Amino acid sequence: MQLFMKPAYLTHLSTAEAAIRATGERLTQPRVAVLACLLASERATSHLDVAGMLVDHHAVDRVTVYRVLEWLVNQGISHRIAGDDRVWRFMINPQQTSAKSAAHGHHAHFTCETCGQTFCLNKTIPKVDVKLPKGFRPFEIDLLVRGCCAACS
Amino acid sequence: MQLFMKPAYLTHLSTAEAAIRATGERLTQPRVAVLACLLASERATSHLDVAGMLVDHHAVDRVTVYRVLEWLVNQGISHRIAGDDRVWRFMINPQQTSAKSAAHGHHAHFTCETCGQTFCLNKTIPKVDVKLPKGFRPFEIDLLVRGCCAACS
DNA sequence: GTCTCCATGCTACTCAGTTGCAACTGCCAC
DNA sequence: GTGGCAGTTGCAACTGAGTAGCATGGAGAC
Ligand SMILES: [Mn+2]
Ligand SMILES: [Mn+2]
Ligand SMILES: [Zn+2]
Ligand SMILES: [Zn+2]
Repeated sequence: MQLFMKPAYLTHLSTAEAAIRATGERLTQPRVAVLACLLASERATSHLDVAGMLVDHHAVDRVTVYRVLEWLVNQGISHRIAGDDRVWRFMINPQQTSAKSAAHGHHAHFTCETCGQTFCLNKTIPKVDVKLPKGFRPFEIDLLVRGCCAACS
Repeated sequence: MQLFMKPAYLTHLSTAEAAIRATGERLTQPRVAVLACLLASERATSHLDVAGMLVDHHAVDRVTVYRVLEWLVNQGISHRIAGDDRVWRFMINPQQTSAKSAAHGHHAHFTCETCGQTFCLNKTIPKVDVKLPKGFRPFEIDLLVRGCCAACS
């Protein structure tokens, strides 16, 4: 009889391994473990969250966590969002069906002002048209909804 | 004949002074000077920008700049936006006609990916409706357009 | 099994923002 | 005007996220 529950990310290790193999890049323990953490998270996850999740079974140096998270972004596997607390948080990209260069479809984010958690809103953004001053060319639009999440309501 | 141009913020000192008097709070040199800097800026301004602008004629300790900028936000005179470089930038609120508690009307921002500058888009945001999961309640929406500004095009 | 190159771990660093505290000053009462 | 006090400033020390340099280690090619 064990005293502590197994961490949830363990069930995602094989999925993570497959996704990393698919990139053609090197398969390493930290990459698998960090990606499994993101796969196990419903919400945006900081480097510190990841390091904390892994400390018991797959301890990884904090600098490596930073580097792996950045690598996952560059591979098109995850994306990062800046929070009001100056911390980057990371999430798996929604539909990896397309090629990695296709970037993940624009999607909005939701931040709960009560608990501070951030979620992806997986629906594609309804086309917003903002009037820009003369000479300004838009590339893409970030949309962040602030409010109160289901758990905090 | 003078060698250096007078800094632009000097012409805004009296406007700044009036705005601070209007709050009913204490009128101090750093508050007037920092607010004058924001009044003189078309674009989002970091605490370091402000400190740099003031160094010659109204040198202010950097911690005071931080505190005054935060105070201006609390007074409803300016607002702050987080950049991708983890730096807060500040701007005067557009229409101060209403009471300070009315918060400044929602407006979108534009960040130039080339020069890194951020501008307010003063038109009110066209009503966006995003589908939220059950139980999520929205308060407000932040909208950030990424692109290339007129000067960089 | 060996070799090579890339990834990891570790230490030391940068940089934005914060905290604690003593000294100062705006402002009100008199 | 002068005094007193609370709010504000300046300074120094600190925090916490993220980065850089470099020696060691392991993944994958052969
Ligand atoms: Mn997202
Ligand atoms: Mn703005
Ligand atoms: Zn919440
Ligand atoms: Zn530009």
